[in-house]
Amino acid sequence: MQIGQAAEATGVSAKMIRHYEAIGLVPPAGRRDSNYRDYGPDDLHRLGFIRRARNLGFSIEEIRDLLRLWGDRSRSSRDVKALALNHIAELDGKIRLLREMRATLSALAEACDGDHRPHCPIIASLAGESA
Amino acid sequence: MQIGQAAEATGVSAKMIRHYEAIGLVPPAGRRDSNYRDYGPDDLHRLGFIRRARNLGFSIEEIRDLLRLWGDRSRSSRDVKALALNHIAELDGKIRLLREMRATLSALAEACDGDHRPHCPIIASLAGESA
DNA sequence: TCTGCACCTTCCCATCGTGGGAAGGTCAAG
DNA sequence: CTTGACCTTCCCACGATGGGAAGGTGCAGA
Repeated sequence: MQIGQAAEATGVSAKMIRHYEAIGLVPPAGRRDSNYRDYGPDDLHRLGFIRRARNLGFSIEEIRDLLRLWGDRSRSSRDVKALALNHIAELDGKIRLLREMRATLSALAEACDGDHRPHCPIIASLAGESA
Repeated sequence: MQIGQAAEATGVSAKMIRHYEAIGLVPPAGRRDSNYRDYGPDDLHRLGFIRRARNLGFSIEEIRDLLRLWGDRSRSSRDVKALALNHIAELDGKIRLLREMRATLSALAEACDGDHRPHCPIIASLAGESA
């Protein structure tokens, strides 16, 4: 199976598959005589794993660890869970930041008339006016 | 006032001040005989505006629009509010995505024993096992 | 006056994940 | 034998930020 089909099948773009190979996240794909990369079921499985982990927001380095654990028969689920809880904490941090931004901005927008006049608490606040 | 003091005073790093100048977000700073950049109160005010907008998550391009509106005496607060509401929608989108990730991952982590054994629903889910 | 230190200058490179596109090779169908 | 769809490698871009090199400036103290 060539790279385009593997991309289609896994939802990972051909560009990214090559990239993941370049950074060692997936092993170098086998090659045909044409020098085209050749993918088998195991490769697709691994790419699907990566895509699902990306969809959960894991970074490439976190995924590297997850892949190592996936292939480690003597892993302990404790290690996996620790990785997951750590990532949840990262997500919580991002969510909190965004919610704070949203709350502040939303309060300013509420106070803004939104009419034809120039007066605007949003601009005033950004300009550093204490009001 | 030279760039380091302006950075200190506004909370925008000297690196970023030069960058903002390079991309035209702030006008080219005046120069002393030494070729050092020289900042006055208006410059500091503008940099503070930018920092506060960044803290609310506005992108550089959005800030470009905000700065234009700030300096436009004939602006309508409607335009500012529209920009803010649009940004709030962007924030909501990001928050929703992160919350979905968190919910999924959190459910998986709940189901994971976190002990010395290898069995782990987190890994199983990433591996595409339907469970 | 000389020296050292803290600051400034420009320039290039790195991050992270992803995409765009050029220049060229391969293969199957018409 | 041409056309078109695929593949290859290589370089560049984004957005926002930082690191660091190589060299100039300015001031304080010996």
